[in-house]
Amino acid sequence: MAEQIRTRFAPSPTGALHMGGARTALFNYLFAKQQKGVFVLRIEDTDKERSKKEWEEDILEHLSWLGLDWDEGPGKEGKYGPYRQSERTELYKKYLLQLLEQKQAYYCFCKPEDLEAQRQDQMSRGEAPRYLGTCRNLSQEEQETRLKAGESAVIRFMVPAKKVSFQDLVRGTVEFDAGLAGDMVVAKDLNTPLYNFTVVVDDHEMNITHVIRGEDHIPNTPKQILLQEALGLPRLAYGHLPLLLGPDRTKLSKRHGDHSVAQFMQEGYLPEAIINFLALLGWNPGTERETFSLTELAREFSLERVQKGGAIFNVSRLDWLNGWYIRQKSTEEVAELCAPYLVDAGLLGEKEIDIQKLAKIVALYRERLKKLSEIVELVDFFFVEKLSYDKDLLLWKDATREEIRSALKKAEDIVRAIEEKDWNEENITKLLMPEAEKEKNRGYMLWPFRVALCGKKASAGPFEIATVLGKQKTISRVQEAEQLLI
RNA sequence: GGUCCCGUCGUCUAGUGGUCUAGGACACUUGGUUCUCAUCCAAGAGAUCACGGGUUCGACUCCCGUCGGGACCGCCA
Repeated sequence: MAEQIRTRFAPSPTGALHMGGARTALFNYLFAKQQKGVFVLRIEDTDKERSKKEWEEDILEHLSWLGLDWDEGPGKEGKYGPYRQSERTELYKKYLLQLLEQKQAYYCFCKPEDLEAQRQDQMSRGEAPRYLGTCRNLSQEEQETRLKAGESAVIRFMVPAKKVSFQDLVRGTVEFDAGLAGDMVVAKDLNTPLYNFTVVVDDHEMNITHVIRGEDHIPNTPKQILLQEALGLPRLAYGHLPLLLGPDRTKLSKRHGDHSVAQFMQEGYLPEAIINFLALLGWNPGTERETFSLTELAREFSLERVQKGGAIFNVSRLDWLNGWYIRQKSTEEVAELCAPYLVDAGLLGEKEIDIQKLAKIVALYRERLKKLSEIVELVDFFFVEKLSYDKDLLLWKDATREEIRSALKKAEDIVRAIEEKDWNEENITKLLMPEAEKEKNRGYMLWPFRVALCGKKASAGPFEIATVLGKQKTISRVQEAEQLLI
C-alpha cells in the first residue's frame, strides 16, 4: 500500500487569515482530499514577539468558516502533535544538538550591527549580501569559553556550497546555488529555533509528504533541503503556488486594502463563493465549467493544472460568483443569512426575526444581491414608518406633477377597492395593469406608484412590493406621495 | 545589484506542432422580457498569442536570445 499523502497549512499567527493564506490552505486541502490523504494544520508561532493568540483564533475560525477542516491540528490532536511550534521546543533542541555535534552548525558571535553594516557594504558594491563566515572556523573550545563568558550568540548552519535542484510539482526542475547567501542562522539559542529549521523538523516529524506553499517560499526550499540532508532526513515533494496579486501586479498585501477572510465574511460573501473563486485563481479544471463546490473541487483538483504565473485578485469576478451562489439558495436560507445585517442596521430587533416573513421580502431581492450586506439598503423601506425621498423622484420622463398626481390617485382608488382577502400579486397586477396601459405608457403610472412605495429609483417591481407591503401601507404611501406633489 | 520564477483579450484562463482566421468566464456595450434596477436570453466589441531569431512542410505550442513583470535576498515567517 502506498504511503498516505499528508499535506499541511502552516500559518504564523501574526495577523488575520488573509485570502492568500486561505488559498494556500485550500490547495493543500484539495490535494490531500483528492488523494485520500490527511490535511494538517500547524501553527508556526516561534516568533514570540509577533505571534498573538487572537490571530491564531482568527485563523482557526475562518478556516472552519470556509469549510477547510483540518484532520489534525489545534483542537484536533492526532498522533503527531502538539501542533503549535511553541509547544515543540524540546524536539527542535534535539535536532539542533545533533547538528552541533555533527559539526554542521556552530555558534556565531557576530554583532547584528556589524552584520548589517556588512550587508549594506556588499549591497552598495553591487554584490549579493551574504554572511562571510567570520565565526565558521572558531574552535570548539573558543565557542565554549565565549558562550560561558555570556557572550551573545546564534546558531548557524554550515551551508554546503553546492547547487540544489528539486522537482517542483507545478514548475518542474528548479535549481539553486544554495551557498550564495552564506551560512544561515537556524536558531537564536537552543530554545529559540527559527523558521527554516522548525519547518524541516516538523515536516519530517509530522510525516508530511507534500509541501504546497506560495511561490515566495521558493528560495527557502533549497535551504530546507540542505538542512534535511545534514540531518539525514528524507526529501519531501514540493509544489509552489503562484502568488495572488493586487491590481498593480505586486504581491497582494495590506497596501492593496484589507483582504482578510474576516472582512469578506462581514461584507456578506459566502464561503462557497470564496472557495470557488480562490480555486479558479491559479487552477482550472480544463473544462469550461465555472462553478464548483468544495467536494467537487476535491474531486477535480490536480497540481498539474496549477498555473505558474501570478493572478490578480479580481473582486468583480468574486461578486459575480457570490451573486450566483446567493441565487442558488432558497429564500429561507438567504433570509436566515441576511437577518443579522438587518439587525445590525437597527431595522429589526433580534427577537422580531421571523424567517417566513423575511423570506417574502428577501424573495424580491435575492437575485439582486451580490453581497449579503447589500440587503440593508435594498429593503430598508419595508421596515421604516415614513419614507423620505426627493419628490422629483416621482416624476416620470416629461410628465407634469399634475399628471403624476392623478395617475397616483387612480392607482390609489383601484387598490383601495381590493378586498383585504384578495390582496395578492395576481389581483393587484390584474387590476392595475390595464389602468397603467391607458396612460401614454405604463411608466406614467407604474413608475410613480413604485417610487411612492419604496422611495427609490431602483427596486423590485411595484406589484411585488405592494403585495408584501400590505394594503394599508400601500395606500398610505401612495397618499403621502400625492401630498408631496401638491 | 545578485539569485530564482513568470509572460494568450482589461481580468481569470483553454490551448502540450496542423482542428486556432485563438475557445470560455467576469467586466464592458447593445437589444429583448410588465415603469426602474436586477435576473434571464441574444448579440457585439475586445488578444499582431511580449519581441527577435532559429528547428520544422507547418509554431501560441520546441530551442536560443532580448525585453518586460514579479518573488526572494533577516538573529520574520
